Amino acid sequence: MIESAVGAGRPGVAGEKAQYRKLAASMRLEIEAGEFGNNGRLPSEESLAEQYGVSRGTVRNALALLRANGLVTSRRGTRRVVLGTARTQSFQELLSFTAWARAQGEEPGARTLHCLSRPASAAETEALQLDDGAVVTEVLRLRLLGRVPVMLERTVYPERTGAVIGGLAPDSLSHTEVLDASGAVFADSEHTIDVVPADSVDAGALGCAEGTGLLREIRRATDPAGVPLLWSEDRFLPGTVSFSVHNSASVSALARRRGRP
Amino acid sequence: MIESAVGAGRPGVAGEKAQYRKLAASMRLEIEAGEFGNNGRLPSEESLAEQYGVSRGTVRNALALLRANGLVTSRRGTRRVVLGTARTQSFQELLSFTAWARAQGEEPGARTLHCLSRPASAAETEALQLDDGAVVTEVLRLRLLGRVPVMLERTVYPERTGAVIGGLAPDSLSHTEVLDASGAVFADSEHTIDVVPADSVDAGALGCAEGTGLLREIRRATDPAGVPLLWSEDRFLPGTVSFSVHNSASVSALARRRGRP
DNA sequence: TAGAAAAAGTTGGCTACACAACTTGCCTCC
DNA sequence: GGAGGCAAGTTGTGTAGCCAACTTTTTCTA
Repeated sequence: MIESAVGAGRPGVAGEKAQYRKLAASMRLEIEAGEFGNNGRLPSEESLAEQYGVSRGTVRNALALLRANGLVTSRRGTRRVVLGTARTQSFQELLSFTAWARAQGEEPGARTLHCLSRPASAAETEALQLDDGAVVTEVLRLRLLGRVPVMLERTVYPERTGAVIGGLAPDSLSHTEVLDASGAVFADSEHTIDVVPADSVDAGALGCAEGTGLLREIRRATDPAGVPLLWSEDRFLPGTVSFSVHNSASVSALARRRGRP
Repeated sequence: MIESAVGAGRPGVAGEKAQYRKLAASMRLEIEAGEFGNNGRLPSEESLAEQYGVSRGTVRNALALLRANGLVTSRRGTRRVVLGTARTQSFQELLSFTAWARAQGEEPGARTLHCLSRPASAAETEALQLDDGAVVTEVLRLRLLGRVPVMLERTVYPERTGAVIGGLAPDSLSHTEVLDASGAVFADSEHTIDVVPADSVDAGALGCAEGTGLLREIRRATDPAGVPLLWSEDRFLPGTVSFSVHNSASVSALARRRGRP
């Protein structure tokens, strides 16, 4: 076997990732650099395997990743076609406003409007899988890009994570990063997106008229064992962000739902 | 090898699907029936393989599907955990308003406001990968649930598919189904979601005030070779639909974007 | 020359095995 | 009782090979 350009199977070196992940990252760069042209064709799995010194199975794993991210098609009988250079974001960037803003080259900001502990409502008990009578921490924060208010974030943490958040400075930026550092592991998240009219609190904080249509994102994140870590309702001013999803016939992640969640 | 309950490897029988798809469908039913309980644990891959008479690889393929749909977690060292009974939709339901409405038990409706052929704009030439000076078909339709207007759909088809659509009755329902029947194959789609204020056309058609925040979905669908089949901008009345996405740390399909697309 | 048939090339799907990395529970030892 | 370590169980990653299904190219034939 040939030692490959992406650093075959040496743990502890170069990011500690699996080979197929490194291969996927490497191929992503080539694709984004236009190596195969837009709408061009990828080399065959077999030749890629030989080129990188891995087995066809590993190449297929890597390509499945790129496929799920919408970079390439795949279809029996013919070579893979480059779909576009849709740069996808890391999972982290999706969960953390701060991480996302930085990746965009913007200065993220946060102003905590309030932060309190209280008994969980029935809905929260359900969503966070809490025991009856459990206590949650509710945080209301205004998020900024530069000095411009963009989003109002209402997050509910279960007691365990809430304790970590409760002790932070009111202008501290990323709660997600703090939780990450404290050992919490984010593994899955569910997002629901719709429009709601701004209420008086939204209007006051975001500086818009009451009734303005805000883009609402409800997110719920869980750890690898399926235990809910947070539940959040974020309301964005119109025109500040959009969400985009890639879907393929083999795997469909996006769903359209009736009415309000 | 034992002949399995899901119909092992006999093409032409029972839906013509791959084994791992049938297995996934079968397990989805079990999960949704609460066979393993909510937050319960799945049997090990090995025991599933034995139970269904397939190899572990096939079981892993099936579980990867369920994982991508957010039904189960997975994590090295411990059994898979049931996340929830998140019923996902077929790819078809996401592309076709008609199919989606029917699956919700609602009566879909459509009223064509106009349908015309014209030269493509620069943006459309880019999005649909057309040659300069190509002709597109633009269709503006009001979509209903029951008798209630819900969405205004502005779709642009390239010449080839547009020809099929142009010859339809103004009240015909699903353009997607017609295209499907005419041999077009939808394989991938890209969706962007944000909010826009209703303009005078929107307000008139949907019966809302001008400036009302509408949920906008921009979709672009391609065939297996990556050739664009349609480009559409749909504007939903607030409160009528929401979109939901599942993401996991291993594969993330959703992205947050800056400003308008 | 045009159309049909054959051949070659490519991805999808499945099996089998091996080892690595991680979690969990049990057992021992202090 | 508690802490630590050990062993078993489980999923992740990688390899190798086989055939099926499908597309594209080439070749043959009328």
